[in-house]
Amino acid sequence: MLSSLKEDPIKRRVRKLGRSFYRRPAENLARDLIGKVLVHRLGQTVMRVRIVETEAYVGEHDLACHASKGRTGRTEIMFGPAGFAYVYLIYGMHDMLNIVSGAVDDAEAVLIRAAEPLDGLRLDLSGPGKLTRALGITRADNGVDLTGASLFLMDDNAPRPRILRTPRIGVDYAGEWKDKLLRFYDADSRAVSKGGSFPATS
DNA sequence: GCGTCGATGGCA
DNA sequence: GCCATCGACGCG
Repeated sequence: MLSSLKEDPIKRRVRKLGRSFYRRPAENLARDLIGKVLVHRLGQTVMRVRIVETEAYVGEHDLACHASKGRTGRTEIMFGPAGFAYVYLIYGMHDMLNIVSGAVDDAEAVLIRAAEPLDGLRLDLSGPGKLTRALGITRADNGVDLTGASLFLMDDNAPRPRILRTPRIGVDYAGEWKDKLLRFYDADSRAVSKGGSFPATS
């Protein structure tokens, strides 16, 4: 489990991702978010993790996207500018972190499903609910500007990971949209949810 | 190792 | 009544 410091992406030169990074189709953004570093400042604590799994929700026509029910109090944030957090509660107990993408009035977002801990942290981030819980991200973070100081992303300055795609998880109700290959993950990460591409470790 | 199921609350 | 989930439980 020991990793070399010189290969640790956060020890290298990195930069915070700005608004323009997010202002593009969710499908494209979801793929590019694999390997990026998510940073959450919580009081004195700063937690950094490397994103290894995402899903794209591509707009009002996507029956798996919350915005398919139109503008509501909850989905309004997705119709706004890119680069803001959309956090909601599911199954009465799990907060889901999404990143609004695309143009204004284009209700797209990317769900952050799993990550690997950095900085020697030992956290289980292998699922969207586990990730928000471990990082202390809640609905209080809904609407937060990701170009701000408390919750943001950084470029990783690392080789591009090998990325695979599958249908999204838990959207069997979404008709033809349930089979679209809009889930992306790092083929070489063991932190991917639901076992991913790795057999159980002994 | 894998399928099934209950918890739990906001939303339309 | 739905869920963009998780973990516990039972199987053999």
